[in-house]
Amino acid sequence: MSLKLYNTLSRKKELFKPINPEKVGMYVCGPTVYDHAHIGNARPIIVFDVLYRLLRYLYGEAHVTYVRNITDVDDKINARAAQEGVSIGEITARTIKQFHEDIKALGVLPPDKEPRATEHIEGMIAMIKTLIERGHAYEADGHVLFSVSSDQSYGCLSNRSPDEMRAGARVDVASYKKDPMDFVLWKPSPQEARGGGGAGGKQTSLPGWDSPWGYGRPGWHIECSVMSEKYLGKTFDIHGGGADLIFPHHENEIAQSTCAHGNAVMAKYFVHNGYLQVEGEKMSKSLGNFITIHDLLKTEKFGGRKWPGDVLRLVMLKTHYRQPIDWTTKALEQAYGELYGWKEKILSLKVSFQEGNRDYYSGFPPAKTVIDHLKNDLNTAGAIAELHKLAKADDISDGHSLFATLNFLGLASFDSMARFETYQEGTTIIDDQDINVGRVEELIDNRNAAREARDWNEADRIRDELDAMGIVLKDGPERTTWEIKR
RNA sequence: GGCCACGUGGCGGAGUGGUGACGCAGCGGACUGCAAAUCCGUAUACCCCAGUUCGAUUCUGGGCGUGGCCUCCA
Repeated sequence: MSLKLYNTLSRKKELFKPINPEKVGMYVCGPTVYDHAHIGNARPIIVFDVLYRLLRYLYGEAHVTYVRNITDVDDKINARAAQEGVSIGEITARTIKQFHEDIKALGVLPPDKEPRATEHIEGMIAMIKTLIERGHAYEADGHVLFSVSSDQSYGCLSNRSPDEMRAGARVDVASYKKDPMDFVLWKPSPQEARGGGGAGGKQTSLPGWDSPWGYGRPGWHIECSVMSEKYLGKTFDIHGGGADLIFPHHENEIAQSTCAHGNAVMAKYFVHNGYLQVEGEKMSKSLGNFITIHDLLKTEKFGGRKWPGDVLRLVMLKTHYRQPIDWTTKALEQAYGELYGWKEKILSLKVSFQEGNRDYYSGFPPAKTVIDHLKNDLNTAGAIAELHKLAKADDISDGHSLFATLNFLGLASFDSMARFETYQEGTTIIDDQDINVGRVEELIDNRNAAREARDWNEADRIRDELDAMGIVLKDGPERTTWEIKR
């Protein structure tokens, strides 16, 4: 059992001990839905999906609850709606749909709960009330602010003291704050915006809800404190997200939750994934290297081609989740070769993905060596090394094991393998490519006729023609197979 | 300026106080009309300095380098 996880709270790898092994809870901060999710957003989605799968394996599927929220009230959303001249609801609905399509291709399991901020406004108001009653928050100039000085342990997660942060502050402080560190729990929306996004009414620039402090909207952090309590309880096991959320988001969540709950610990383990860069540079719109999941899957913007979702996933898993990762074309190409090499190996071992085999393979356990690596703070790179070892095997049960392990890691499914098998002849993915299969096979027939006649010039000419189409041939002992050039 | 993370062979990337993971590329060989694929074999590393130690890439200190965070709204 002994799962070890690096806990940001202690900055150490710790033995994971669930509060209740019958009910393991994990909360992960999901996307703010104002634009396509970018590849940096994909990292926590994939990392925590692996952790979710591992927890389900260790504690049983029925005993793990994974909550990943959707932030659908945020000023970035408001700005986007105003910019496009459409309603806030239109922006969020469109973005959520796109998000789900994108991450489905990444092989992630749906979380057990996917709560939305706008559906929990009442809970937020209630928690803010409690914080005011307990002297942890105050109303000022239409805002409600959390009083950082009222929380003795503020800074425990990000390991900084409020004093240091005050000294280092570089931003002008709003005049209504008692302390520069105080952060917003509730802020006013203009009355003329009434009927806006929050209530789903006419198009306006700002959403709002009635509250004891007037018409307004919640600050960013309060939603996670409220929703995690609602679905997982006051104290739960794992809280995850990107390292960029450590401060201020998670720090503020902890402050809100512990103060609202009479000092109960919010989450026992805080787990954070590292940053992602693109070709050695920080990803930013101004640098022009901003890359979305959708761009990678469906366009040729990155590396001049489309990339299969399982390849994107493997690239993420090849680097340990806490390490920085550099997103490069080269890394994608290499992962492509590795992943499809494994898949070809599985088929070469005569593992068949005909419908009747589905149940048999689904019951095949993942390799223990891989599980062992994952139990060591999600050492996916070590796990992948084990996959390479498995792939050296040469009997069918090893093929089953390799498939089961890839399946466990979300890198192959029965359906994707069945599709792959149908196109066997060595093809990789045809799905997203515009390949005229009939034409390809016709040319191959012509070439083989030329080879039969020992007309090597013509045979080579046809191979060059196919090469120009992006097709690579392999002359086997029985027949000629082909695949899309990688 | 404060805080944090990271620095391994041509590239990616684990790990460890003492037998130099793993993959890709490279090189040699088998196979092949030629290729591709596949198979076998193989060289190359632990940012710098000092300390602890019988011994450090692994621990400690310093330096250098890279990246990140330093409060909603702007």
